[in-house]
Amino acid sequence: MTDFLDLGMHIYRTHTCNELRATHAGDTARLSGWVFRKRDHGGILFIDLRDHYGVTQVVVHPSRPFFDELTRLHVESVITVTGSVTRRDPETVNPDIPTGEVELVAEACTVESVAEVLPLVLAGEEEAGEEARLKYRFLDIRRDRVHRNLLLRSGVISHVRRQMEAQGFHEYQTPILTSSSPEGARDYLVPSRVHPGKFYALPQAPQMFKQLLMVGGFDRYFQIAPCFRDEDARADRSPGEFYQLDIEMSFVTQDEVFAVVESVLHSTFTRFSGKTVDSAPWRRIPYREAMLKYGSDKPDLRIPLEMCDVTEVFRQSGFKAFAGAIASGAVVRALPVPGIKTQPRSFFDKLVEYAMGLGAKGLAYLVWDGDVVKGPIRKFLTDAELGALAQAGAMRDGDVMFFFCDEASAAARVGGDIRCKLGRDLGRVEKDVFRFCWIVDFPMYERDSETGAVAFSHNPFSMPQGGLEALDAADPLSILAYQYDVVCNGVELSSGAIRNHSPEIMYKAFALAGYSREDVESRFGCLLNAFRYGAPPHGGIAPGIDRMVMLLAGEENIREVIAFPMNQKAQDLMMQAPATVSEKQLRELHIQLRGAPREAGQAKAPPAQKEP
RNA sequence: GGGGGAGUGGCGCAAUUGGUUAGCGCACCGGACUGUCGAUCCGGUGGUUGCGGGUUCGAGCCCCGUCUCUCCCGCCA
Repeated sequence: MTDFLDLGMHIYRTHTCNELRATHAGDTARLSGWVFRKRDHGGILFIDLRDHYGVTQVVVHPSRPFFDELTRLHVESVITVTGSVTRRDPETVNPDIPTGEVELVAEACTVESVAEVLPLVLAGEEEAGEEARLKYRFLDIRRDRVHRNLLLRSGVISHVRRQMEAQGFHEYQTPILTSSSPEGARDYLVPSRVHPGKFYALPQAPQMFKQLLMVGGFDRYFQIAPCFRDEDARADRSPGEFYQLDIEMSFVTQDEVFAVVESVLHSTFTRFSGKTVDSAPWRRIPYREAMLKYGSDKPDLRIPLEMCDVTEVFRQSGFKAFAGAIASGAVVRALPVPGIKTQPRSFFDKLVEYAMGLGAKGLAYLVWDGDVVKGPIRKFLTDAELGALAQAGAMRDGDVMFFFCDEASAAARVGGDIRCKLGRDLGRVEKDVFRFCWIVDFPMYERDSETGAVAFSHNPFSMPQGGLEALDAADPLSILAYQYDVVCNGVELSSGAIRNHSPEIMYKAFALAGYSREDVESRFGCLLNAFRYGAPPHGGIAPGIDRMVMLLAGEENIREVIAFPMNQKAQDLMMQAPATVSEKQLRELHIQLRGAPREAGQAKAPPAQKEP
């Protein structure tokens, strides 16, 4: 192949594997990439050569000296091929790939890297198990689907940055090694070598820093910010670490924060998907209304079903199971579902079973069939009561109404779950659409279900609606906060708030949750202190980047949009993290382990022998 | 911390529900083949059914323990 090297060509490639077209026919070209597929006809060998950009077919004739070597070469080996770009015969054109009109007829070839037999299959539809995929993630991300997801992620982040900057925001970095925060999720701790017995913490979010940037006069902050929380994973929640589009603004109202997010998210979702995206302004749903109608503070608005409260209809009714529960504080929520009276009995029986699996004591329902109402609880109700229910749910022939009777939060939880299940099972989830909404007016406080004490329901730094005076309310649970969530298709993308920038209001707000002045000073002294030297009213929000990309990619699991994710137990199976460390490292950090680590054999040095 | 599902050659799956030699596809090795694009055809190698114990004439299947993965609840201001 020295002849070709002498032509002054780049030693690896003159084009990518997605560049050659019919117009290149007759040219000499050089490509490098992975052997994606081989088709060996004995007398002729076809290789699909793949790189980041695409696939090009390489043709190898048996007269070539490298023919035998390429025949035996394993897929995913890396080669450089030089040859002439040749137009394919009309009947051999491959319309499925952009380079399908041509092929590269190999004249010279270098094997750059021989691949061993792969531990997982890359070509085709088959997907390896999670464990294998994560252990060999560097192979897994060669697969087209994951590769495209990561490109999408890159595009989304780039686009978001441009949008934020166009709106006058600036990106600032905040510390990764910081101090442990007393509220919220468990921190990841990092021991200090210089200060024996002391620890840094990784930030759960740059919350304090972005507020301090506002105090520092920067006005419009954003950051694609890494966040670290030592909490257990979910399908839509990456364990350990994730990224937020962290935003904070000075001298703003809640509506101005909404306008920024609506603009950026609408632009991003429109640009990176073909689906319909709700145009701004998005629906604002008060928290209590969301819990009543959808049984959730992250309602999936693609499902055209809504609950209503029918407690009063049942309070004095002859249906003692409900009336009795209502007398001791329960509510009754009704979910009308149009046009399902023809569903078989088994449909309803399974649903009852499902509801009981969720912790409900049962699932009552009524069927509107022509002029009559049927169902297991029909006999307990008067015509007047049935009329009231029909009116509450706008019931028509063929409709069915389900009832959830329980303490309010349990009724909402079960009803909300069944609303979503019915939406899915009945095929009534609106397709190809991103439905956004804001959940607003979150309560400032809630009652701790275990202790019964009044506790912050969300962010303790939120401004109570009505300010200082509002905190004098007789019932703290009635106080609302300038606290909001943005929700898309049933996925919570973000929480945010207008912050409490007044030390006096902070003391009082914390006092209601049982914190003394001294508690507040010691736990949040830095922020409190900053607010004593001139703090602008400010607020912000922090949409989750991973979840946005997950929605745009149409993936069910957040790992599919992260290059090197950890598994559910927060282990990196590829890098083998977390891992034991040497005794020397521990000594430098003034750390003595309480017990011998179970996999002590993997440590390079013996673990600490003494118990503390 | 709790509950559900799963673990069978390198990979993805099956095994008539306790029955004889654990099958299939891909990959791998060998052979045939000059136009395929998931090439095709012929032949072959490869398995202590996660691990340990138990029940049974007999266990991939049932029971107990244990490990691993996954989904959910708790948790995630």
